[in-house]
Amino acid sequence: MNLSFNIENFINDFESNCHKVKKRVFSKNEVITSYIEKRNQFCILVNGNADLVRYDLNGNRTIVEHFSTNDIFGEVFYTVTTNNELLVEAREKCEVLIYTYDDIHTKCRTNCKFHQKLSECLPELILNKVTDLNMRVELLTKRSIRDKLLGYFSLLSTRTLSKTFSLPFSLTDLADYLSVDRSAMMREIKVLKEDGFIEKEGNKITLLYK
Amino acid sequence: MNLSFNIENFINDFESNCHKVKKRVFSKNEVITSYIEKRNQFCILVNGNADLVRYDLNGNRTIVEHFSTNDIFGEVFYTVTTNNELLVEAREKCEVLIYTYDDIHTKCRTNCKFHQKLSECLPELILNKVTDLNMRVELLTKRSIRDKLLGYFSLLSTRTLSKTFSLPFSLTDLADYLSVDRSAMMREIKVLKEDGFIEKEGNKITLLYK
DNA sequence: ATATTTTTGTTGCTTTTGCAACAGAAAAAC
DNA sequence: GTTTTTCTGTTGCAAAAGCAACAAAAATAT
Repeated sequence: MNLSFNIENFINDFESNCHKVKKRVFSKNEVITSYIEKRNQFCILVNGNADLVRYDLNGNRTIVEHFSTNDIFGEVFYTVTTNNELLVEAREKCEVLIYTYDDIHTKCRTNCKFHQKLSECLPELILNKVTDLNMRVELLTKRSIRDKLLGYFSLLSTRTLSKTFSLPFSLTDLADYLSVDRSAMMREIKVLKEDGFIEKEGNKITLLYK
Repeated sequence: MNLSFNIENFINDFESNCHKVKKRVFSKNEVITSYIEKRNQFCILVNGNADLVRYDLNGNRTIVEHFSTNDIFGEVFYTVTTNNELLVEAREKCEVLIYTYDDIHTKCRTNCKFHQKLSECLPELILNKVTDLNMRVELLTKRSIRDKLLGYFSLLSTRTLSKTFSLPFSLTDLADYLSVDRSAMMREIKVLKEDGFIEKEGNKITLLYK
């Protein structure tokens, strides 16, 4: 993610200077925020892991996005409608900076160091988010469960620079992330093992093809 | 899309000042660019309509993104791998600004007006792209063809502020955009008509539910 | 104006995916 | 350390989606 800024400095800067940013700590399974129209919240995950989840009318749960350290989220990135209830849930202890986006241009012309730094780094932070979202779209447009799994595994393999890697999700969550039925996904994982595409031990996957 | 900058000024500014940005015109069906690792191309669609398409090994075509006036694209937003051939194809005559992103910070400290303007507006342009991508993810995570269609129609209805709207795609392209089989999609449209959810006349759709 | 290509609409059949239900393993809570 | 909850793994059956193929309509090219 080679970001050219250090988020730790962020925290020190804003604590002495800025009253518009709040730092909050959330424990596992807590709801960090829910997306509400026109509030324009903008959040930075300083550390931890969290998911943006949606529950639809059929009771399906979807993990819309998965966030880890330095990821940004909030309704400022989302066209909120009444059809979708969106919650950001902490998967483990999370430290979060919460800010109201309002108008980045006017905010950043105050003398506050935090906003100076933010406006400087925002393009890079958002660019990072865009590439994440594009990879997500790429995965979701795959036509079969098999291709989604292989695509996701290959992504993790590339990221970790290794043929063996552990899943950052439980299998239940992975199904919700790939937007498929869990039992159908389990069946497909079994077939992938039988066909010699992958090996699986606990939550560790090894790719057997080059 | 209420952007606080005018892209027309962009064009005038850079033509007199900047040698690093090229403006090019493409005719219908021309390939505007293909995504190639490490080239870091960044493009602004000044006007026209274009699609980012992927052809997979099974011969499936996917419309990954659809671009219209003021949308931005290029491999700077994409983690390009050898598994995916990605082309941006003009749907109609398109005017495009093509720029190499390289390092936005150093570029923008020259005296070139274009880069000043660009760095100023970039967060807003990208933010717009992020909300588009999030809507796309929302659509793609719907579990059935029916829900994808209804979700997409509802989106168009919201955008046009009307229950009746025309599709910006042919039905063939719509299937590639929703990432589903065309004949299955046609069947589902028929069912939606029979069930009284929609009306369809040519490429105009009317939503019959509130 | 006519020929060619693309798009729309449809259908029968096959394959994939989803649903429901359950048992054992693992993890978390008490 | 025992209980409770969540997660994994599996299966039979039902429903949905994909595939192939074709004809008619519409759009585009010549």
